[in-house]
Amino acid sequence: MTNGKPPTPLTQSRRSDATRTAILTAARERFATDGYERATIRAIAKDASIDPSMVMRYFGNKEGVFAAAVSIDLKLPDLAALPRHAVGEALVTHFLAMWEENDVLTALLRVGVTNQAGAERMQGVFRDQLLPVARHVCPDPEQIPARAALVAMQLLGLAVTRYVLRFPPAVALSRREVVAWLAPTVQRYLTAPNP
Amino acid sequence: MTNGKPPTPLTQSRRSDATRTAILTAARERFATDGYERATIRAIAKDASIDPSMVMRYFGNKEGVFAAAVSIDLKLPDLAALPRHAVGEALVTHFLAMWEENDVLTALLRVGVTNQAGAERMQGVFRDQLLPVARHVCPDPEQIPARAALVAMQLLGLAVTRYVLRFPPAVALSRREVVAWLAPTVQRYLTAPNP
DNA sequence: TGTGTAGGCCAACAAGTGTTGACGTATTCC
DNA sequence: GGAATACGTCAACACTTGTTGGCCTACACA
Repeated sequence: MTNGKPPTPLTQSRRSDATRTAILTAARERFATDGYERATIRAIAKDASIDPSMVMRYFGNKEGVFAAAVSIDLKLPDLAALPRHAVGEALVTHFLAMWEENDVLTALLRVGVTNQAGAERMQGVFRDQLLPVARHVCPDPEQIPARAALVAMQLLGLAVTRYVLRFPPAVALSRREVVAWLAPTVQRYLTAPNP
Repeated sequence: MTNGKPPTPLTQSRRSDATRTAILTAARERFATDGYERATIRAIAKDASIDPSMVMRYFGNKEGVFAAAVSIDLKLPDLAALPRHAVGEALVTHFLAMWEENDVLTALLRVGVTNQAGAERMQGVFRDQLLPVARHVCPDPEQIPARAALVAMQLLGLAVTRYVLRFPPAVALSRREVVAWLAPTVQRYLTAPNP
């Protein structure tokens, strides 16, 4: 976590913090709607009502902006605390909520698809956040990665069709319908004894 | 299908056809690996051992190259000819095969995620190719779009995690395993009476 | 043989990119 | 007070992008 901050007293928030967060907010939005390549430093700076050079000064380079702007915490619930048959529904519901209230997920998905660094970061999210959760639910420990991957397939497919490509019928589904259809699938991928 | 061909006798293939297809092949590969923005005309031209200006002359502009290079035919099998309980497995098997032998699908997915025109083209593929197939299998006609969308979610999720983001456990799954896990899901989305 | 034309290359344009450094201004600390 | 430093702007850099027009070569047809 080395950012470009010069060593200043951290006792009180600095004046530039407002600018910083303005940049990050603008960056998140741009990355989400435009993807990595088309989200330009100039556009981000303009959205934040700031000079492009400030963006560079604060975050070093474009990759730095992206790294600082897009940090994902899925805040996955503790599935171990749930009755086993309810984990599918809990996961789908949670994902749906996260995706609808949050630009960052779309941003990361868009960038992950076009950019190698973005793809690696998504792999990190999968490894550090989804895998551990699956660990608490899967029957056979050896099958954990495969089962987590299956869950990822279903949930990312949902995100791609509904929030990125916006297939009309995928958008038209209510959240309740999505949960009703997908929860049993996720449940099966996680806990069913066999394919 | 209006391409930039000047009106020449079509009795025999023109000398330039080789160049044409070389450009299209190179373009497909570049769009697949780099996405729309980073696939430059110059790179495509270099791969085709041709001058960049030729690409423009043949296809007008970059969008023209993309339109000419990426035309998707999923070649979906006629599900109506199959026993009803076998459509899930047939679809998943077919998709898997298509995706592994074909650059174009990855290209379109990559572009669809970052580019508006690409997204619309994917919607077209969904509408013109997947929806009609679902029409022959779904019980309730009114549910056809939703069910086709659910199938798209599952299949595109597979493609994203396995071929684009390359999550290691998703790549590690054998084709047989993928079919074994996903076929029942697709089957359910298409033919189950209710969520 | 000459001439028209299709196929191809070269050089350049205008616009936009990430990035940098010099230069002001306000705030903070002594 | 003055001086150091954080904050910010401006202008420009080096480079890449899509795109264009002029020029050269080889082939077809008269």
